Amino acid sequence: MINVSLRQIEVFLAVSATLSFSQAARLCHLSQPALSANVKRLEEVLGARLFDRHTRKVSLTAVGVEFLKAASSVSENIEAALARVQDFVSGKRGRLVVAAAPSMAATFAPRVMARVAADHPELDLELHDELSDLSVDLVRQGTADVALAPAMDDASDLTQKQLFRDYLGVVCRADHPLARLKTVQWRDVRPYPHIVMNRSSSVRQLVDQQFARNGVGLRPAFEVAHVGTMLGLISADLGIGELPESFLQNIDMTGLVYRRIGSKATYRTICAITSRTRSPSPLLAAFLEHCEQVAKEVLLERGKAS
Amino acid sequence: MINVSLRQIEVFLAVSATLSFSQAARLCHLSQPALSANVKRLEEVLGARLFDRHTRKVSLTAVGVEFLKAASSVSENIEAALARVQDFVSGKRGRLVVAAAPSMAATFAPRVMARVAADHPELDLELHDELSDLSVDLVRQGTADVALAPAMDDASDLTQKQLFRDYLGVVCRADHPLARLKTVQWRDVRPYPHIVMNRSSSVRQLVDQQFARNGVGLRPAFEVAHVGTMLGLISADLGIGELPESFLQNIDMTGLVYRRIGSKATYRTICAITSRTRSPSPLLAAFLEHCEQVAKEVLLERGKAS
DNA sequence: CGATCTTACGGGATTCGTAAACATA
DNA sequence: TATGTTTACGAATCCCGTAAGATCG
Repeated sequence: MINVSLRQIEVFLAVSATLSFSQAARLCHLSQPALSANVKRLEEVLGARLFDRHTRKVSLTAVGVEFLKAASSVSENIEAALARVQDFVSGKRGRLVVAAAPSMAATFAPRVMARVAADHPELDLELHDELSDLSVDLVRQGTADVALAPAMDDASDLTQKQLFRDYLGVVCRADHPLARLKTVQWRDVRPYPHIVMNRSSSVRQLVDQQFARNGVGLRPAFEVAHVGTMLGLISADLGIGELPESFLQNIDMTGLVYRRIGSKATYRTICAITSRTRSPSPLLAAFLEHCEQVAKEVLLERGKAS
Repeated sequence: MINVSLRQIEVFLAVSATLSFSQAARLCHLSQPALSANVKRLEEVLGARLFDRHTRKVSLTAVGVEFLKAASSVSENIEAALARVQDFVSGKRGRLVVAAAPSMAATFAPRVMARVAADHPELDLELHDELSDLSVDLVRQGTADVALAPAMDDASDLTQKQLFRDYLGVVCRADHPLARLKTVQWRDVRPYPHIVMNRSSSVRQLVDQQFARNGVGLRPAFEVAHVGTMLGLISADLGIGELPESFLQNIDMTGLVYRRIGSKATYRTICAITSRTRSPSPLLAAFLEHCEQVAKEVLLERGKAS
């Protein structure tokens, strides 16, 4: 292994195939003496003559015949192996594990993953939908390659690529007094009973934070685990609820309305969060590209919608 | 194939195994920066990072994991292939076809082949026993690697390694008048009925030649194909016969005697005959070595016998 | 004489090792 | 600070191409 080079094998195969040093040299894009030297070195390393050269004819020796089998096998093997790796490098093959916070798992993540899958048909995609913190943990521990989630504060070991802003708003019935306001301020929502996500949700943390910042103690009427439940309660006129608008993408909002809150709109920044310690796979790089692109499209669509 | 070198694969595997550039460098007998450069070049060629290096820890990237599979496979393959070829080069494995003229096929050839087989247990030996000319033809056409036969005249395309002299003599009954002579001359054998090999035999040609040279027309009483037949006829007192002494190696000579003929002994030179156009396989070289050695021993044994 | 392989040799690229710089726990 | 990787750079080596030489048909 230490001695014989791939070039020499390549050259040997060319000479074996053509049974001519000159033709083989042309095949290898080499001068004939250079090719000759390659064969010579290979023979020296192996300790045996591989070709019988006569002025008019080149033929394989017994050892040459044996080496031909070995060389062909090695050549095929390495070509296949490198092709496979190239597929992996170019992103044609591989495995990508995406973790997504609940609001992202419903629309944004699938949208990006669909594009990646379209570009690279043969790959192995996986989506974990977990709460924001858990999603990021998956990235930290290496189970997931990327998390789609709100920006984290403690992120020294993470790379956070900002994608778009997810504005916080309030959802209420269409016949609710708030629905008539053009712009909703924090003080406007204070009087009504609130339905909130339970404490493990990052949405809840965000909402609590905003209420605190605006000097209002939140007194929740209900704590729920799923957005559907919250909307059901709101439809039943049991209260109103604050949500980032990304949660409303695939939701039937008939009878309900959504309003952003605050004069200076409140938002969380959605990021593609990856490990800083692990270098991105080509597939991950492609995924991040698509994230950026889809994020731009999301902004455009918002512009049109408003 | 054109780009990645075996050294790079070797280096990559070392780093994969140790997960340390420094240790890997020691394994590869390389300075650490040189090894680093190798990895770097490999990564450039593949277009992807293979290792994540942090000051305290080196780990494989996703692409690295994939390349590890490929590299291992290639490494194993090439190592096995080269080992196999090395076996062949060193003569441990291979195929050797020996052609031997009748007198050689009985004793000399088996003796040499036994030694070759003892040295190299796993090889594929073949023995063709044919008349001298046919044996040489087998070498010319490439069917046999070597012929053990009397020297040929037309041998421009052959290499003839002289082994020993095969003296021509006469075989007669122990009670035959010739048996009482200390030295037998050509004129002494003339009066008796002769039993000869048929014309396709090289022995017959040699005998005819010698009779002609000594001015005696040969009038054969019998023409036979096999030496056994000739000896049977001689035992039955139906005549005498001329033979090279090599024919008598494994023969029961009770009741018979052999005498060399001529004041200046007549002989044919037994050679190991190989193709000049095909370079010898390592196995053939070993065979020729053993031929030479056994030939020397034959001479010694003759010295002891006389 | 012509086609083909080998030898000789100079130039350029590759690769190595030493030394210094750099990064992180 | 100590460990371990990268960068910088001069030197040795390897490898190629051109030109001349050798060999056989």
